[in-house]
Amino acid sequence: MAKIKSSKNATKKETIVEKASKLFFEKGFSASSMRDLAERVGVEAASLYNHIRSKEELLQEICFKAAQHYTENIDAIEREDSPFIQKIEKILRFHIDQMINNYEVVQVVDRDWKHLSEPYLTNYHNERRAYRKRITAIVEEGIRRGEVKDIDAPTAVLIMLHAVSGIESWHRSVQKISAKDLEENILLILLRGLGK
Amino acid sequence: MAKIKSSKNATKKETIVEKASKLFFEKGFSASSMRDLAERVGVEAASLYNHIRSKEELLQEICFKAAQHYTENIDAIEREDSPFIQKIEKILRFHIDQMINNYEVVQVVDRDWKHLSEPYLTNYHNERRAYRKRITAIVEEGIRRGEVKDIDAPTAVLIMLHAVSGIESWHRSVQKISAKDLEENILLILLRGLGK
DNA sequence: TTGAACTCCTAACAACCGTTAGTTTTATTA
DNA sequence: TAATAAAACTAACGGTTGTTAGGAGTTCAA
Repeated sequence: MAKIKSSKNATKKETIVEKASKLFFEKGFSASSMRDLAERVGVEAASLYNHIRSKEELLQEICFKAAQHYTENIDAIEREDSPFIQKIEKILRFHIDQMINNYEVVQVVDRDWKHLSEPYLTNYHNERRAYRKRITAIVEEGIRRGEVKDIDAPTAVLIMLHAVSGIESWHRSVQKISAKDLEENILLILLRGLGK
Repeated sequence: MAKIKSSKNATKKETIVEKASKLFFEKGFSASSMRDLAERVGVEAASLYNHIRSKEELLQEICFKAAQHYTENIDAIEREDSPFIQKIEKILRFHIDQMINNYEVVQVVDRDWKHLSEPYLTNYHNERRAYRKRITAIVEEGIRRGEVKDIDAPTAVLIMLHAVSGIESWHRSVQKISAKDLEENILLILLRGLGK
């Protein structure tokens, strides 16, 4: 009999969520079927329901776990007592790191969170907005203290957050620079600009 | 009898493609059904097939028309004899303009082009890569001439292209700055950086 | 005024969807 | 080893999917 092999000491549910992240990343949430997923897990579709409640629960799991991860990071950064430009740099470095090492999840969340149903949809949407607001506050404080250029803070935030999502292309590129170089280049561009 | 009303002098097919762009933008290609689309067009689903060949043809239409638009723009910019930092600025301004005024199409293309089937998928993928390569060449020439900071050009390009896609959030935001201010802020950040 | 070309309609197809029911096999524990 | 729980299986459900067939109403040129 086929048995779900849980590598390491991961729960079978965790294994399913992990495979789902990869599948959703490749095909998108709506275009991924439970039979697709079951095949990758090595099991019949119906068997998945011994471990999860629904397809959407997988998406919820993915979205809210990622959100928690980001929230914990900004919690720590807010607590820090360092120059605000350095806080911004740390936020960027975290986003870049996530995009390099956890990009499947990040991309699924960014692309497919809209397929959550209520009340999760509203819930997630609020969390997202709150997160952006916290970053905006940091940028604004940086401007007030003269550490950051006098720009529209919300615009700066949306650029920061979206710029790093370009790393997706980096993953696919053939001759790619090292992750470290990538990180430094992105920071250089965002903090110092393209022009000389 | 219900009749497809083609406003202005648009073909009925063009009307359908336009409605499809909006629908795909809202729900994603895979989650959009032909019955959804038919309802928005004001017609039964089967009737759509008097004007189009398949659901995917709609996506093809949307993707390749957009690609052509971008290609024409960079054709013109390459022909220009101006400083390379200015060429980069013009590319950015074009992308920003598209994202502000044609964002539904742009977002659909960016998110759903992977749902094209062969040979369109490979075709589109190549066009996309070629387009990025042309921008990279401009950035590299800018670096060589000392107009642009000495950065990894492909990294710069992926940041440029993705940063502007953050404008999506701007559309949804409540108290938004003017489109002109948005454009100037984005250019300021990308060309001069966040830091002071 | 006839006939061809269009474009709409209803009805239906086969395939696939997420999910449930009921059963059998495997793993755990006593 | 026997009893119980966990997790797999097969089969099928009701619904939706993209698309086609065939017919009826409309438009327009001859």
